[in-house]
Amino acid sequence: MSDEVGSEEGEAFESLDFIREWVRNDNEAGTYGGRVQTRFPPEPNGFLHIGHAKSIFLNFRLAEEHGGTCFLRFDDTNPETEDISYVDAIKQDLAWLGVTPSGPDKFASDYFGQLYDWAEDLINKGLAYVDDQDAETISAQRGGFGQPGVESPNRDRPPEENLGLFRQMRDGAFDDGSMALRAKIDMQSDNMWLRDPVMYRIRRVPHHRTDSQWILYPTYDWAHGQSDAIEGVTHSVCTLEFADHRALYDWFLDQLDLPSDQPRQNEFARLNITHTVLSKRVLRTLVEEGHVDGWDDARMPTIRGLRRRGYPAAAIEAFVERIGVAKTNSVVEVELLESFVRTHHNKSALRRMAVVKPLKLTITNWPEGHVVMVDANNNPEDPDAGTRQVPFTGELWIEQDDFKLDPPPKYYRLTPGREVRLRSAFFVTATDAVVDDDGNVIEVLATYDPATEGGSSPDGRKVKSTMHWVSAPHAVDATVHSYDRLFTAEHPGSGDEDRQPLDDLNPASRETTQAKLEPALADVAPGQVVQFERLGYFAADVDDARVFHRTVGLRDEWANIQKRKKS
RNA sequence: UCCCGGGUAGUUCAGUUGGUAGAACACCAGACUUUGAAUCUGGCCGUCGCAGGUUCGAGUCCUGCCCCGGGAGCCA
Repeated sequence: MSDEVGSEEGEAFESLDFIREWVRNDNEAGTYGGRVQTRFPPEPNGFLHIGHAKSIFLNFRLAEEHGGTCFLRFDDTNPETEDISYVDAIKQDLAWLGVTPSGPDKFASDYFGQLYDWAEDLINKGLAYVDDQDAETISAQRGGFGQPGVESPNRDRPPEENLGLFRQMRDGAFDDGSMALRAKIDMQSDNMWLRDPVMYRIRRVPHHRTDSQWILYPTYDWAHGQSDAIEGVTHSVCTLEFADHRALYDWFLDQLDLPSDQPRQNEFARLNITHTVLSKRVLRTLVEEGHVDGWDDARMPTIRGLRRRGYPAAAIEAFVERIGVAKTNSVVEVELLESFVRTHHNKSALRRMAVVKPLKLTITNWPEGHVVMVDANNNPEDPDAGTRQVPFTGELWIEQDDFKLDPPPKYYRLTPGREVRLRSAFFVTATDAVVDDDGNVIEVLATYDPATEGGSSPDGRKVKSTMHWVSAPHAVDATVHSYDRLFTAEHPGSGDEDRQPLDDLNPASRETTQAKLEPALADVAPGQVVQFERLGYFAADVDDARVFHRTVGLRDEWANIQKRKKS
């Protein structure tokens, strides 16, 4: 045990990711006097998904590892898309993930006053100017890749005039979009973000926190680094698409009289997962076009969706820690995530029997009306989980897939003449089957061996297969949703130039059946995850415990055998 | 076209001051098994993007090239 811990520590020390190494180096060099402060800065305009979880655990654990602090800050600089409901949802999701901000939540909007004052400072220093050209003109003047921009005719407006105009902008003298405050940097820069970026725009839109106090709203670039500095952030970690903004982040900070050490930005690659889309735009379309039931549909990669699906926060964290953080653009296989979910539930989930696609099995030599209570293990992985009593009768439900009139090769399950074990109960031998007009098996007839009670034969006879079952007179009804990938393609929307992720939507991503459950399953709490033996892990719905979602199936050797045969 | 990032097993990542490549997941096989699960054991897979150069020796250093991702919102 102690050896294991020791080697884990050694390993962790040797394989720090580049972000952790960056922070550690700063610490050793005393850059921030041993202080580490990070932040998770979502814009409250949507729901968190598993991609955010990567950033969340990185930021929060990074701070913890150094005894530092990490705040939740809402980057609420664009009132047009934001809403207070998202603020609440994000806080709930964060709490569910199990991270706790170091103090009260922060909002970029809390700094609108300070940001405004700093903007006036830049104007006075001749480093910012009011441009009364429209957005289209400004964009055109910005130039292109490899072509320099052209300077705005307003670029050399004297500071006093800029200051007057800026105050008038603030006080409502101009129309929305008619004027902007721009930083005066370098229209020739190779970095587009340095070609006099916009700092303020006029928007007469009420803000979810400041209401109509402001009509002037700072852009992301003008707000972000300054918010970091105000809060005392030391290491500002974001995703790769902001790499080009770093020069601007630094430029702004360089011009100001900061209340603390200057924070620095570093970027890592965002998370991509096969058969999954993490684009907010596409996710929104899925919801709006009704391809899923909502943001919290169990097929959604949102935190709320994963929770409904039965993915535990601890497994999500283990997953994001395992994939690590790098600058390499990468696509992780969903199977890796699923394996963490299985590993987690395998240790703790109670084992229960449930028949998801029921087929009637009648034991012809069973004494009429007789009920036997059999003892069944609650979790072979956990000796403390104990056992439970399960009623067994001559009228049972078994899985449709567990009986074949005409079995394929290597099929171990029930078929006429074959004896199998009904888990924890008896050996049974199929004798006959009732078939309907379409050739579908609607009932299996079998005999049982009374000497095999408990599931083993005194003569040492072996069976090839053990199957789950539910006593029909005792069965509890439930609705079970079994899920397949939401997108059939490994990389949705890739391939053809104009192929869209939605083109790869799986029309059969959810199969809903009416299941038969053993009586103990009536006691499952909403949100609880149990293992339906031989089928997988299933989560009782968070709102209705009579509805189950298949979290993830068990590894399925039989399915692999069939798949191999096909190809 | 210009700038910034990347390119190591199927996938994600390690590879310490240069000494001819590792882990996890996936896959395959065996053992065990009252879940075709779990567990245990073993195995497979690499022209370290390409080509040159420096060196006794390069995934690691140098040069050139190729490929992939991001960047021209008054979005974040």
